[in-house]
Amino acid sequence: MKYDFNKIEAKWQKYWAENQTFKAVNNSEKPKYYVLDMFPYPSGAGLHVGHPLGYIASDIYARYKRHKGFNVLHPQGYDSFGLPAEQYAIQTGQHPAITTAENIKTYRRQLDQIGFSFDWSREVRTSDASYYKWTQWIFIQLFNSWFNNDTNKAEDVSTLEAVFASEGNTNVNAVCDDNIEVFSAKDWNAKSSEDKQKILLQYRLTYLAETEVNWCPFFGTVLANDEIVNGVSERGGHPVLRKKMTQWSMRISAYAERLLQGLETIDWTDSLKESQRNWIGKSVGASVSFNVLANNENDSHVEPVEAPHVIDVFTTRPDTVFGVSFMTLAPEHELVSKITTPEQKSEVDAYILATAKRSERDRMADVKTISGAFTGAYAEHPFTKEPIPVWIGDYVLAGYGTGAVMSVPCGDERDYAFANHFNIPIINIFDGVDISESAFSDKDKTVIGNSDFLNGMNYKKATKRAIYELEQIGQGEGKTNYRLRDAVFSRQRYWGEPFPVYYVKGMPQMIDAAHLPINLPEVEKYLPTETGEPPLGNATVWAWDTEKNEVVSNDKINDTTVFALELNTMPGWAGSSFYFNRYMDPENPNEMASKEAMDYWQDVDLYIGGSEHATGHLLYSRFWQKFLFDKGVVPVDEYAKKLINQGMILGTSAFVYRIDKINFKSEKDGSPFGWYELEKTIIVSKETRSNKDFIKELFKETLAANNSLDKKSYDYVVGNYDEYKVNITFSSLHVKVDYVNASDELDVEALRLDSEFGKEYVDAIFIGEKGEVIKGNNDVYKVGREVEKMSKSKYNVVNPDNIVSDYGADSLRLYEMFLGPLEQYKPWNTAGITGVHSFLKKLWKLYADDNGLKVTDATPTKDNLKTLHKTIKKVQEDIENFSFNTSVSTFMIAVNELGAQKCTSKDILEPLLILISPYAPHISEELWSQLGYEGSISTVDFPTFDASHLVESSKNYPISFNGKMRFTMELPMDMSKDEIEAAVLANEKTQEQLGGRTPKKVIVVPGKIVNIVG
RNA sequence: GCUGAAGUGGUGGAAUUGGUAGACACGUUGGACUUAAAAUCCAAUGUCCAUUAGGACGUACGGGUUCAAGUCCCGUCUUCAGUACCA
Repeated sequence: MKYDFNKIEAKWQKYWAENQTFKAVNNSEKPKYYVLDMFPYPSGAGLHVGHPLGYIASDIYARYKRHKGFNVLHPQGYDSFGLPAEQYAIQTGQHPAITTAENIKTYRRQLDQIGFSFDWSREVRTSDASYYKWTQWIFIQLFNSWFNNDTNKAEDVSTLEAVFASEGNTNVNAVCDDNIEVFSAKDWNAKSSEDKQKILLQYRLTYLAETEVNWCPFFGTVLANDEIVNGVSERGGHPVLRKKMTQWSMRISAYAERLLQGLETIDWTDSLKESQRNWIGKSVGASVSFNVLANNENDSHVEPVEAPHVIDVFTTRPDTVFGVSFMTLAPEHELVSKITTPEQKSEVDAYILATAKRSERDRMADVKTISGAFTGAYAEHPFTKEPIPVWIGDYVLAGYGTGAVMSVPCGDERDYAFANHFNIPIINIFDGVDISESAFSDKDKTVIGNSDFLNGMNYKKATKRAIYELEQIGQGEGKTNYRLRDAVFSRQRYWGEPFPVYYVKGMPQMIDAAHLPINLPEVEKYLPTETGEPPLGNATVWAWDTEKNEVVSNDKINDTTVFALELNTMPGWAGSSFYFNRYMDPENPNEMASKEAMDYWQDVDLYIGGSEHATGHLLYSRFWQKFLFDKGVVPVDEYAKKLINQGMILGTSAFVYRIDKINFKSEKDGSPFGWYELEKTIIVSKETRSNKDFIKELFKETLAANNSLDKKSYDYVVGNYDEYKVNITFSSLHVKVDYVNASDELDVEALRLDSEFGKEYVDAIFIGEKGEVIKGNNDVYKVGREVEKMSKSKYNVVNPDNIVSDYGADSLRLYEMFLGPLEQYKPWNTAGITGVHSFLKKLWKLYADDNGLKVTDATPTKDNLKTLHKTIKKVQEDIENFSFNTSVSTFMIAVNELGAQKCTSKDILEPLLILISPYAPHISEELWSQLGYEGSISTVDFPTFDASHLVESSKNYPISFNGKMRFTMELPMDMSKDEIEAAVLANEKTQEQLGGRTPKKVIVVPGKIVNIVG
């Protein structure tokens, strides 16, 4: 009986599929357990070995829980809307649905061959109409809701309308747009339908508004904040501009506080929670209003006018309000044009223009340079009534707070630098602090002075008092500010969910949920229209007939009952924000999931996925869950109890080093002699790159021989080598890791023939470590190595298909786990897989040899039992701590020990199989059935640990002298402290170590160690 | 700058509460088997000194606590990740 892993794995994968072994039921006697993976976007490149890491870990856990008697839900699906399929469609004309379906097929094949215990009957695809029906449905629910600050939850818009009709909006405490008009019930009832709709839109949880968005010209679409990294797009690194557009937004800011508080209740990693906290960015302080003084040109004296402009600022330090010596507005602030004096206009305009020209990136890269301009205007200090100059400066961001700050140079580094740069006076309001060198911002040590009613107070007291005084004069109040911005929800793309929205007189209308889904229309091409509309503008059948309640041809729009549909589509995160709920009841045509299903499954017990989604998916999905909870749709307001971030598996790239240029310079005066464009590509090795002598050899043996240099130059260089400085520039070029063996040796001939690299290497000269030219098969060229992210462009991608066919899925699973801790980043090295592969072969040999099964009914020995129970204990602990790498080691030790013990006992080998089954399910199933069992091993009870088998009668004590271990001594466990001490001191080795001296002290820790202090 | 995580052989990594540092593998070297190769098996493998016996050093660096420190405390350096003029 041979371990034919390919045959065994195919057999059991077929068995699991045919018997629906891992199908979860929505009610059961067993306790429930929900293990979720972040579903993949099915890219055209397929899976590489890095992708399944988290899936393997979650699969082990799911299988373990089944052994432990749980009803396990372990689903998988596809986040199948997205940019790459659309980019591909633009290039080839191929419908993204076709590309996506093909990619999913590849993914499914690859996932199946790794032997996951997914319940595929629950598969979801976000691009399926039967799925996005519910994405659209949730959108409608959001549109029909507003956030009531009094109840701290979302409520139906109809309640808001009722309040408006009966008492206006003065008493409504809602999260809504900033500049909302105040109206009475009478006002409201007198308004036209359009006006009412406009006002309601300012309250809805998803709303249409002209907002400044991140526009990416390359993709022709807007991007969310979390899709931008360092001022460029996360995908592809394309530039991003600020642009004003009318877009759908999600009022996630309404949930800022609850998103923050909710973090306390869930078991997610600290770093991830910290990321979300930073992203939410709560700061507590006050808003303060400053009245702008009217400018009297004939007099330097200034005084307020009747209806002055008001500059609102947010500050975390209201206690320093007496230290304000100027104000700074963001250059984009709307008041700038209104308050700038004629004399300052040209300067201010020039500054605004200069700032607008600077890209976001420049602005971020250059934070040190201080720049700004004086508007000529003054504002009045709320307490001292002194005039305060109003400046603009780009260190104040339009997007944060109110886009304006009260500048307190004595207490803020940036204000300090700004004041110094422009010679603005600095007022010191801190007792006993020298601010001649820098600002003082230590809240804890603050004692306020020179500040009227705040004198002598500490930070806490002064803050409270300042807010109280501001409230008294109606020029401020306590306020909490969040960095979290509302999320733009429109994308100018084709391959996304269509909105269930049509427009009447410019106002958005929801299609009744009964008519969902609104299917994505067909278009001729996937690019924006000539008039700059999104791709859906190309659809000819894309209008809503309000009588027939169906999508009809655009040319009917002139009918009074047919209206234009929304042309934007939803962003990538829409579909992924509730999929974990849909898995609970994925085929339900009437509800997102039935109440019974959601009440049964409740929430995800274990969620595994990448940390790159910290401020995107993992925040948006928590937001939607809280909203759905408010609406009574879902039973819990946090959907994932525990979340683990798997680390990335990195690729080990292979490099060759190409000579780009050779420069010669005189050693004497540095004057250049020239440089050579090389006729042939020359590839040197990592070592020769830094070896000066090789250059000489290079010229002698290679360049001259290949006529790369003319004779004169050759003589010149080689003959007078010492007189010339030779500078060589190299390029490090990625080559395919497939052509490199375990010893880093490159298959040069294969590389030459690879058309993917063009003609680059066909005639290239390869030079080895010692400067020798690589000719035959005996010469060795070693590549350079570097650990990088796995990516196609770096030619370092390792495909799991090859690993599975060469070593088997069980080897792949074990090896991915064996590589290191789950959360850690670690490099992939295919060569190492032989270790786990030979472990599986050894495991097999424990059960069977050429003559067949060798398992017997022999009574297990004490050693057998000890090995087994020690393994049960360790593996169980490891799985529960998600320390999968150490359990693989434990299995290896167990198999090595049982092999040495020549164990054939059924009572040992059967439980061992169950232990290994979550990790290596195929081999376990096969041996389990060879042992004569019917059906799958997957639900067999996990072996019970019996501590009595681990009780030792003696201990091999390490004997230390002054903390240094010298030798060991076997002593009975039941010896008393004194007996141990006596026994150790009596030992001749002890006497030898002491050399006649008497020990000062002897430390005996029974069962652990003996330390003799001399 | 701030926040978080980490730093252990040639490599990936082990090491419960402070208690034999380097488990388990990879790689390397030597050996067995073989006509040969593959596969398999055995042995060695932190560094340095020593023929051996044995010894010294050793968990980024410098201190400290302790009978005993990879683990605890103080300081420094480095790397990775996130974030950044957040008022």
